[in-house]
Amino acid sequence: MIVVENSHRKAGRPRTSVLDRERITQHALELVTASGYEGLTMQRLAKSLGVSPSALYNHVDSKQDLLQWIQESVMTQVDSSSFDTLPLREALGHWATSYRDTFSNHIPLIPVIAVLPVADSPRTLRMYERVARALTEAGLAQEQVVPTIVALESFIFGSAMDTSAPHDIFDAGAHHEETQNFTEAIEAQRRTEVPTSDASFQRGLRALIEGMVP
Amino acid sequence: MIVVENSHRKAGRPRTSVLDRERITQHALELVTASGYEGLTMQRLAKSLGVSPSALYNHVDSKQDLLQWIQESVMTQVDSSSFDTLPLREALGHWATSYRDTFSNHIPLIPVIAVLPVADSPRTLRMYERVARALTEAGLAQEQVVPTIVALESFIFGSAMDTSAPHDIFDAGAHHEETQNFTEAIEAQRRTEVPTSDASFQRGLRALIEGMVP
DNA sequence: ACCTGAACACCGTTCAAGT
DNA sequence: ACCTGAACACCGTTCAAGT
Repeated sequence: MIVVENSHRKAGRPRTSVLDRERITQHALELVTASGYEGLTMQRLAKSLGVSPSALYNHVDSKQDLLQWIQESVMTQVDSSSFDTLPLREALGHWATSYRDTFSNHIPLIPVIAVLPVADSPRTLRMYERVARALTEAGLAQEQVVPTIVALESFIFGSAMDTSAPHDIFDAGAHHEETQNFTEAIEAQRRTEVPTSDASFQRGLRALIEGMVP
Repeated sequence: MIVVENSHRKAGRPRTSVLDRERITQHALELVTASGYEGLTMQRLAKSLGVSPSALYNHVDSKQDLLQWIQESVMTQVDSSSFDTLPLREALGHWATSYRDTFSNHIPLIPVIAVLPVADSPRTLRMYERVARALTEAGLAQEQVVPTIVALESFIFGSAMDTSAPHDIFDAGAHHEETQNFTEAIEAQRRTEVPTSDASFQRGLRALIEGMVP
């Protein structure tokens, strides 16, 4: 009897639902890690939680809502600590790289962030505040702070998406004659042996930082 | 009788299917214009073409395939003509702006482009060639041509996605105290009365071009 | 308050059968 | 060669009914 009781109510805990935001988000992230975002469906998530699909809707408004929870959780992986330890330009470089690397593994979240009001994501808001403070303290004109952050973020998101490109995406196939300059540029870049997405990110990031921050 | 014949075979034309890539793409684009990408389904496309959904699969491998056709068609809207008439930096600015404005209206195509081998999209390839030639002729080191283009493109795609953000996306809600720098930066930017997405695009684009091209 | 089971209104895609 | 109609294997979401 006692055993059966325990399996239904966690001993010593207040009697609450077995589902909450934390547990749902955690299982969702496990599903994503195991099988990508195409493997994240409400039905599979319910099965992973040992519950019927409709039960989820007592806690989540919609799948879009769930994706916002996941976004908020993933955002904690972005490292903003360099603003406390490094000069501004280096700190921005570290932060941007961490930001890109994080969302390279969560590309389907990018459209979610792009549309999500920051007020709904306190951790994201705190990150923006940290960057805004660093830029302001460095003497950047106040009205340029937000455009600077947004420009960096647009570049970061675009670069994160670019990392999923197949490595041979630029093979010109049968069109070599009409695309001589481009084809030779591809080969010259390939000879450097650094992945195109990394070389592009480094190059763009340096230009953005040097051109936008004091 | 003749009338019935005409309604089944276009007079004077070779006897072919009523469906071809051009007509399918055109109807798909009309659907997108009328009701967005969430309105583009194989069933609705079939209805628009007066055909059963399964008939489409005699001409298209998959919906992904269809999106590639649309991408190729939309890409023709990007204006590369400035490379023939303007100095390099101004030309890049015009081209990038046209590129962003075009895909602001076709955001769901961006993941398609990011993964599509350029060999499958001759028009896109021609565009890359035009930009590569301009950069090469301006004296940019050959191995830097592709990273320069990719960095610009990442920024363009990210900026295109940013244009779909709600105008009040940065309202901090109840967190004003903890996010003082950011909140004040938002207000300072707002006072300029230029949309955040446009200010950010202009600022980032200028930095990228000045930092990457001779 | 929270869960189940059935149902709804869709998706993209396949395939036998027809012409 | 190309189309139809039925079917399949899913989706996200709703809702009455139960506890």
